[in-house]
Amino acid sequence: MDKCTAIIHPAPPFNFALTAENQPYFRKDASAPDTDIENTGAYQRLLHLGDKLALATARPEGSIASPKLAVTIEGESLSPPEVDAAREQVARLLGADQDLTAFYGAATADPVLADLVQTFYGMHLPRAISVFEALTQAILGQQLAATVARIIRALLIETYGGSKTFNGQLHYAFPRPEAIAGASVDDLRALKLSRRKAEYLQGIARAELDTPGGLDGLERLTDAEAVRELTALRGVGKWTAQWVLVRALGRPDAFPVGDLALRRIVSRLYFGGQPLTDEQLEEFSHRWSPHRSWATHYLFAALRAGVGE
DNA sequence: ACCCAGGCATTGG
DNA sequence: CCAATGCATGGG
Repeated sequence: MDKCTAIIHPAPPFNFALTAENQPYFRKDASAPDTDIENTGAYQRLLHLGDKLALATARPEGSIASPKLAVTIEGESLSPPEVDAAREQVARLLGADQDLTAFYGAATADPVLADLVQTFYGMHLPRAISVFEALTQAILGQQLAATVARIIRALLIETYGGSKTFNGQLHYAFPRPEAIAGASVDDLRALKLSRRKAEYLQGIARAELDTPGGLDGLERLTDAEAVRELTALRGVGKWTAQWVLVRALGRPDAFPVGDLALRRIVSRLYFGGQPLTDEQLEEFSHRWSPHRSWATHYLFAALRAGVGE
């Protein structure tokens, strides 16, 4: 068993805890929360490196203004290119290369955002490993309470994700599309998924496998083109497409119109609680362009923290 | 007991 | 165009 280390230099400012708590990882512990940064002080994920599984552990060093991540990669006979690939995946998962300064500059003109930037200073926007992973996670979470979604996701990952034990702790990787496509709808229904969602997941897995180069090829398209391709998939509407633009493709100006929670928090923080329609919210959102993904991310953080309640 | 929670496609008025 | 429906679970 090899153990290698690498260093990542995130673009400052970078607050590790605020960033990593938005990125789930998968361990064998049914009741475990998505992350437990506060206990371990580290972000961990089991990664696919070709056919191998490797555990990546990222620990913060330095400060918010001068950040460093110490990344440990554990696995069987790892080659230097594999270690490098793992390091790149961790950097992507934690949004290490994102430069917040343009957004922070624009936020000074918006009192609400200016406040949130202070509160969540250095919070980057975690990215999914792939479009396939982001889509699958989005479908799983649609309409469900967060706790229910977590149970179902844990079942999916424990059933179809690769796993490996490190230091007595069993870790899971996110399932590959082959595993989902190879399951029957009834197999998936056993994981408490509805028939419809089971069908959606299979369709997405097949699209990932059947598209030359995979769905990550959407990287090359404009926002509007990518939305068109994504919404052509069954189970993927406008909301999910925007979500994927943010969480997988890293686009800075996506906006999930139709998000109930977002509508509520904007109504609370900007309109004194007066209800908004989707049309009003869409129009209002342009004040944040071209940083709407970032504005949304910080508003959701406010929502989770109970700001304005 | 009941209602809701960060949707979506489908179906029926 | 609008409303109901299925998918599951805990908390208010």
